[in-house]
Amino acid sequence: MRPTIRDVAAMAGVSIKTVSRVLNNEAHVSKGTRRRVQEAVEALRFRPSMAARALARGRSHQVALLYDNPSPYYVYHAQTGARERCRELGFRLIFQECDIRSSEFVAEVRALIDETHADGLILSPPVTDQAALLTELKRRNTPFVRIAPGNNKGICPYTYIDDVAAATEMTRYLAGLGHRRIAFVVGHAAHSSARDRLRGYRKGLEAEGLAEDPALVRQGRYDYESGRTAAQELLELGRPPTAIFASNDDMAAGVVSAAHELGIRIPEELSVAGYDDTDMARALWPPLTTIHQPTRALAYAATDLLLGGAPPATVRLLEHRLVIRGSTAPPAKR
Amino acid sequence: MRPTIRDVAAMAGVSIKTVSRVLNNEAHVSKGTRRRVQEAVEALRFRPSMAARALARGRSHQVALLYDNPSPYYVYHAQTGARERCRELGFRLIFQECDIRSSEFVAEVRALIDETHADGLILSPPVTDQAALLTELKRRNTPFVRIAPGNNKGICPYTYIDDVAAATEMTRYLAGLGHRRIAFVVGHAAHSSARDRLRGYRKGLEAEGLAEDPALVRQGRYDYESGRTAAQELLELGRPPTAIFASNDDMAAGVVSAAHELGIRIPEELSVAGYDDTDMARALWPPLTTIHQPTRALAYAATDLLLGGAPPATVRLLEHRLVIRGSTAPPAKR
DNA sequence: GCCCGCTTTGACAACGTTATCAGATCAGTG
DNA sequence: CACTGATCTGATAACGTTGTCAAAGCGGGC
Repeated sequence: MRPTIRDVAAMAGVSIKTVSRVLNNEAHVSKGTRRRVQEAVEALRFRPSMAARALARGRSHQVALLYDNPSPYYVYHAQTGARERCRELGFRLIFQECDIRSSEFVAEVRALIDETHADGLILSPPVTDQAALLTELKRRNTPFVRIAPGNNKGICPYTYIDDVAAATEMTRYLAGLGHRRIAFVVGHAAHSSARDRLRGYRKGLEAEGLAEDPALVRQGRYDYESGRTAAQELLELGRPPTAIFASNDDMAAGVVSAAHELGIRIPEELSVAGYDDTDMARALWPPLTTIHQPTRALAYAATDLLLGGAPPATVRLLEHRLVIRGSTAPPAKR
Repeated sequence: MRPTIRDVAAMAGVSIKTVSRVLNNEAHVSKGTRRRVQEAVEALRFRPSMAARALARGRSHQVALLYDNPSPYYVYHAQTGARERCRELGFRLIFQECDIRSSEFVAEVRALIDETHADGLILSPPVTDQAALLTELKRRNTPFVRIAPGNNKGICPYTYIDDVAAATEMTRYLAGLGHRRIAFVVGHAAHSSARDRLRGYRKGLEAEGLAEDPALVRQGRYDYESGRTAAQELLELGRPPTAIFASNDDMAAGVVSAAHELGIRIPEELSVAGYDDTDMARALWPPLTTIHQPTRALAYAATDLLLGGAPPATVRLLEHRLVIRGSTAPPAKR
């Protein structure tokens, strides 16, 4: 039997309102009373009903994290970070998948908010860039924050890493090893990070005085298969690249497979770089040189901004890190 | 402004009770009235408050999935399966991490139930085998189901795959290729699956008339590092194995790395098998021979049992599948 | 025309909290 | 010894739904 606040009140010999005061740490409760109530709470193992609370105060002490991302790794870590900050602040996290391509997308999010009384939203890529949703949230005055937005910045607080700088860094690192023909596999078009990473690649080439060869830039979809296909095409070129920079680790794994399959040794004959530093980067052979993206910290910080009531202009830039492992080396001499 | 049931009632010209009837699809509402109410609901985009519902009926229409598993892949798929069945049945899923080693473990779960009014629980490994929790849930009369339990079966419905049979199958497959020295890397001790898979390995050896060599059985922890360490030790033996069966894919990835590092070719000089068929199994080179475990379906079916009110003795056995890829081959002739 | 039972409807009290406001208690002050 | 203001406490009304129960409407059989 679930104990209620009435049971606590009865046991402590006070009114339910006084119990409520103790639970919410309000002032104006005498020391003795507070102690008696706390003892009763302990004894009965009483836990207030979130439903009743949500109804009584306007706010539910719940926030929702929205995602539409097929990567278990990304989703898991984003969730963990958001959940952690929620727990610290006494909030509960609603972890909600959605479908940005559905015609009902905005309606479904609206339904979620109304049903759950969510106090705020955290948008992860690619949900973070759905203009229709942003408009609706503004209109409703629902607080929200975004992780790694690509457009409409400035309408709400957000966290991000500098994808352009990171991709530039990786490209220059490869060039610095001596590579002159560096290929690039672009990510999924729905993600703004795909554009930024491509831009970083181009800036890197330029900084190193290398001309971009359009044949070396392939469209991918941030998944294993598309990376593999891109690599197969690249490696069959008359003048194949000596390095392939895949703009996430899943695609890099595809590149590695394609190379192995063709009997091309990594890193001796081909350098491969990834991006994200997922579990897979360490598990592959050779372990992948990649950009470490602090997914968990991004979500943690975003949640912090949301619950801290940060003003719209607040921005938090987190550090990325170039992680050099065994999949990259200077090109073979000819 | 969130519309309430009163607004709908006013617009449709009926009482709030009648609106409630329409929302809950109760009988005894005339056709015309029902239509008018539905139109008002549409027009106002009304969504009933789950909090108010939970309070008014006894049940919250929420169930919680408990996990304490460091594998993003497993967690992601379990979640997806449970969420899918929940959505189909109009339930919401509370996805809750917990810490089975905490002294407050049971208290925290109890708190969760009381706070959220959760109607039931789904326990995934290794939470599924926490005897103290099972006792408490029984005592409280909270409905629950388990995924892949290893003990106390029969106290609640559960779903599982036959780990013993699957591991036997893999072992016999390797023996069938001609391997005589087949090593095994055991999983984490907190998981009953680790024991079952070891048992299956032994049954497989026996069925093939092979004696178990204790030097070929290594303890792991279901993670990359422990697989790698185990493989390093195994491959330095005077008479190394010609095949290594790691009892999950993460450990198998570690085995693959260790072999590559020592310049041992897979599958020519060493066969490697995994278990689970995670994304990683396909992404590795060579792609991993493994056992496909239908994690998503296990969670889906478990949720179905919970919400369908299945009697305690109900059990659902799902199919595993031996997936043969490039990491296994007959041993090299000497 | 009347009664019976079934369908349809609504008033009102829950559910478990918090918010509002007023009352009670208690020092300290003139 | 009142008087004042601060501190403490509790009755009661919300919050947005559903459950209970009674009443009104309606068609059919005698």
